[in-house]
Amino acid sequence: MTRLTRAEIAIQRGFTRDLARSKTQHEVPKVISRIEPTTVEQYNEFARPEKPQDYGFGPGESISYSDLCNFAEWYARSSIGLIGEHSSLNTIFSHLTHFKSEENRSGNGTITRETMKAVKVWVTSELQKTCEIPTDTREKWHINALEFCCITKFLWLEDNDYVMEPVTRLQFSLFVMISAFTLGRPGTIVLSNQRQDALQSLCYQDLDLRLILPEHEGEGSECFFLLGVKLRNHKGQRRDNGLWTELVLHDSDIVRPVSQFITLALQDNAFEANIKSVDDLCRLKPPRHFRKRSYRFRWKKEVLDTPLFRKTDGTFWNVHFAERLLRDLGVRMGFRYNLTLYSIRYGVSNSIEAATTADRRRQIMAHIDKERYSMSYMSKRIPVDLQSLFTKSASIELEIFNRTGHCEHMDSRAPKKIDYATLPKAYREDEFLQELENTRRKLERCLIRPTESDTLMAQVATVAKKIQNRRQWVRRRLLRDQRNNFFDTIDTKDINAQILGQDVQPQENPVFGEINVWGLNRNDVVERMKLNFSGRSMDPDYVKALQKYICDPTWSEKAKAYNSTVRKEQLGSIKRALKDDEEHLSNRSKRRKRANSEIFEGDDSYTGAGATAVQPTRDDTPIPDFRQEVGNAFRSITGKLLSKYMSKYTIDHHKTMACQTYLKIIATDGVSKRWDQISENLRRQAITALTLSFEEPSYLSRAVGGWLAEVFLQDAHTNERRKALEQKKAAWKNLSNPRKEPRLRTLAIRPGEGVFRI
DNA sequence: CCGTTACAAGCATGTGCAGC
DNA sequence: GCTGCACATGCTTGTAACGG
Repeated sequence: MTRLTRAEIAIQRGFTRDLARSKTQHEVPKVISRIEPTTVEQYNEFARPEKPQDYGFGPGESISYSDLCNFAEWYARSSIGLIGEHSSLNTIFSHLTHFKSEENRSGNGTITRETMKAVKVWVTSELQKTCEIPTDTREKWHINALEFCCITKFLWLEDNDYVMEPVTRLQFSLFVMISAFTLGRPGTIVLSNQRQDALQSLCYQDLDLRLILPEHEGEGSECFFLLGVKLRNHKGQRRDNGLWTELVLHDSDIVRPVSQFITLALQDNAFEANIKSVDDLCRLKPPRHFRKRSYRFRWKKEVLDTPLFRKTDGTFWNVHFAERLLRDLGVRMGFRYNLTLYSIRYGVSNSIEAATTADRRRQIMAHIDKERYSMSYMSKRIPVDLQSLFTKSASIELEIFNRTGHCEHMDSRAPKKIDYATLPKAYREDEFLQELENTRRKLERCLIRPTESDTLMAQVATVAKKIQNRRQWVRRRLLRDQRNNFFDTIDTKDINAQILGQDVQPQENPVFGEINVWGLNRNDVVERMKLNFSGRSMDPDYVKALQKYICDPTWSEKAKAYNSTVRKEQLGSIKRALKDDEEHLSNRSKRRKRANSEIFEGDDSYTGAGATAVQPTRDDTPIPDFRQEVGNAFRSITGKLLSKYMSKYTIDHHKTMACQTYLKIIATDGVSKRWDQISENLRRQAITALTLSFEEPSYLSRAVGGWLAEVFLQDAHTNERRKALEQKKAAWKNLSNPRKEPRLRTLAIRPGEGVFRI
């Protein structure tokens, strides 16, 4: 399957230049008078380069109703959504409103409320029908108690088929517990999107570890540890904005967050007091005769601002990392749908429904808004057994409640890795990959010219990278397809097998006690977890086992050995598949023949091994499709912009998106109808100007807006303006003491300023 | 209304292994 | 020792929400 640009997809789906033109023709662009200077004072003002605010949109660029409709249509036709074949209505509205707000901030503010209303009406009444825009919401799967226990057990007991650093495993286990039992959003516990500051995640200063003396003295009343987790980075109410919540975690049964936390704290050497081992902690007891009820463990000053969740290289966890850990775990466990971070929040918030008041729930979830829970969190699969309630029979509410969870769509037999025997065929059937491999082959044999800007070697390297990426893409898609296929057919298969009297459970998964490839250390941890733990205190032996596990010096060797085995198996499987593959063999001989003949077919200067590549002249290069070029410029500049400013301050994601929206508007046929009429030089200038202007974000939307205006201007207007200006110039010469000669404002690049003007 | 965040997919790079 | 490969990992874009 060849990959297409968005514009190409739009064309494929029937969006033509004529259609775009017909949409825009009936609307005449307006001229904004204040841009065109009419008095001496205005000229003086305009002549000052230090007043960039005057360079806004040029005349004629006011964004009209039909432009917005045009954009919405192009977007709907060219975008592929997550839910349906097209982007959802929600997304289209979101782009429109973002565009409007950006235009209000940085442009002339020409989009009025009335226009927006009219556009929305048009989108819902016309566009939605013609483009079949989906309005569904995506399905939300919850993590209920059942899955939660599965996850905890699997992570420690069964997950032998995967390389995960011991510390990461411990942290991940703790992370899942903290997210579940504090109901925190992922962004409150680890770094959220585009945040770099350590304090934007859960740090040691937010953790309150206490040793508590029980209320009554007596037999069996041991001291116990509690872990208070203070969440101070709620959405919209981040640190020092006032809103915070604290929840308390404790050890019980298989769920032992406090012990896991203590292991990490000991590993970080975080205790301010002279605590070196878990045995030191066990010796402590608050003196009751001073009416002392608890000890609070203080942290060393240097770790106060340190996030609890850090990678081994010292960087902090972010949501992407945590998300991926959870998702991959879900795949290994055999869940059909992605385990996501929010599914924990959805699940736990639904389970507390009956146990607490609505106000309290709102507080825990850090919602200001009263309707938020019912709008976005409450399960649509209603977990109430109405039938039993009404007939007063025994309720099966738990079973009904569990239907909201992932576990209804789970099978541990589901494929976790691709079937390598099918891989060669999948590669061969991918047209784009074949195309790339042909290109590489030809480049290597000097059968085609390298492009103007790249050397031959560089281009071969580029193609090789593309091939690698495409292969990865093919592998991912293959796994997705194989998994979907498995889940679609497995139930019927099982049922049929059982009807025939066959056994569908021949394999037992190794649970509890089997010695795995990772050696005995994790088994020790598992052994401690097997002891059903009823007390409230943390378990020192469990902590010791964890410590031993995360400090295992032989781990990396084991990981290497494991990886080697896996690789050998893969290669063996692929080899066997290739050997059996007749089609492949015949293709190979064909390729050989073709390769031999190709050498004599090409251009004279390129034939033969070792021929040097001649740089083609400038005239050889075809003028690229502007849509692609704009797209490429847009990609590279956004990347630059982000990398440049990311380290300094948080980039406003939304602002970036708005800029993209501008560019998309430019890329639509309707807006750039003048593109074919302007000279090639001007096109190049325009592209360069775009690139330059992106280096200075404050000018960004102005610059793009200005270019949009220029492209959008009709010739008649330009001519009129030119005439008027000539007259003014003539009049200007008659004035006494003129300061500066007026000039026609045209598209011009100012490299030093990084902005071009109208 | 509009700012903020999550979820999904894609792309680029680093790493370690096997085969030559 | 070099090269190709698969995979882990990290980061970005694009879509679809959530939320004050």
